[in-house]
Amino acid sequence: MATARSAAAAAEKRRLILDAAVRVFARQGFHTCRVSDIADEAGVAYGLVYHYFRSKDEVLDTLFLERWNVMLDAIREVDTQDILARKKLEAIAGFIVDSYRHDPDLMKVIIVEVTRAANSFGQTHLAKITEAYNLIGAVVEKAQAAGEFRSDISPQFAAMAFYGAIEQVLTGWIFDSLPQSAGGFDEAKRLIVETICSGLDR
Amino acid sequence: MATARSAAAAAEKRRLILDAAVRVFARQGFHTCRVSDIADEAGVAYGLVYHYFRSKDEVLDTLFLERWNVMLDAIREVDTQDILARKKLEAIAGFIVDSYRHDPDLMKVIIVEVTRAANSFGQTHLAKITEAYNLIGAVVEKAQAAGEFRSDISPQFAAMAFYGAIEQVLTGWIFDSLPQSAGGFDEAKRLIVETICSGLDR
DNA sequence: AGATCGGTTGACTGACCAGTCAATCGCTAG
DNA sequence: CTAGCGATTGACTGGTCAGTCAACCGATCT
Repeated sequence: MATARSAAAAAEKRRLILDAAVRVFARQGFHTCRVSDIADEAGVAYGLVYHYFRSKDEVLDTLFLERWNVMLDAIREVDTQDILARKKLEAIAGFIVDSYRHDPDLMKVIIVEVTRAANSFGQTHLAKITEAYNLIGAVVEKAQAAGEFRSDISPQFAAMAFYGAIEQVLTGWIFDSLPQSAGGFDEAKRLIVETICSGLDR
Repeated sequence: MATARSAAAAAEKRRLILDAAVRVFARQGFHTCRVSDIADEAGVAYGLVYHYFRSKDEVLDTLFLERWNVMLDAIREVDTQDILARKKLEAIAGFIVDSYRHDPDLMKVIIVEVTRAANSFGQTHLAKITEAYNLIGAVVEKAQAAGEFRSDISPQFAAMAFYGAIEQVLTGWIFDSLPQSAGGFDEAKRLIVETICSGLDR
């Protein structure tokens, strides 16, 4: 039987297509690229994309869900730790910034084509996206109950401000509105958390 | 001569099409809607859209630029005033939130189809969008020089955090991830500025 | 009344592209 | 060696839609 070997080979081919799709989506955008662009980039025939995926949409869905679920797990894991909320937010911001550092193309695709494109794809994944806000909101809420954070700012709101700040910074990097200086990644984590937790006031 | 009358009538027709386009783009999204949807919504023939606009893109461009320029002017005007930076940020956040309150469909279109869709349209308007960040950054920079804001957070960064927080809140409202409670608009302005200026720490 | 001209109409065209499918390839087992 | 089967190929189809254009309308002027 060739099942074991085939399964591994099949997974590899699937991954090959997914990785090619990331590069193509990042370069040309989901709407603007053709399925043949993905096939060409992966070095496979057009039809093979449809052997591994039901549709062009499913390719993007897969990329998004793979990464987003990893992030949700990471946030949940952080929240189980017995540390200050500020440290938790640092860890979350750090995870997201590191995701970008590790694979900027993938993060660009997720942010530009899914998270920030709530009309088309975001709608499908709205629940998943909202889950992230809720997890962050829960971190804030507990910190308020524990007296670490002030209680006159709704946790949902704080979560939006925090996540929004991160996403805007990534978007700035993605489109070169914000310089990506060397060592800027660690600096970025610090600045985001510092701003949200301590504020701009002197 | 019918020039004066025609000019007024023409401007009215053009506006009719623009307003219809806002509703259609907000409801169906720019990519998903057809030009005939806009014509139908406006109650005019398909071809007339092309009498007033060179392309479907130009309709969206026009909507974006019209509103964005008003906002840039508003920010510039605010910055000329001799008030605390916190008050300036309040005025800016207020202006944006009020824009949403006044015409949620238009703001939805601008945010979802242009600002957050930096791949397709954003690219064209990147300079205009970046201008907003820069104006906000200038407000922060001056406040740092005056000693009102701390100086260890780069103004560009602070601007991204501030604008990102606002946009995320609007996006939350647009897609019902964030409840739009009554009186929530004024509350929102306060919370955004309070969070960014004073932080979540107790 | 007739001429003129710009606003208005909507059928049509050309291009594009997601998804299908029948044919082919090449690996594995018997 | 050969049969069988799943992986792989890429030409093709059907439908969609942005943008064009020739004809039409009706207001204004002479």
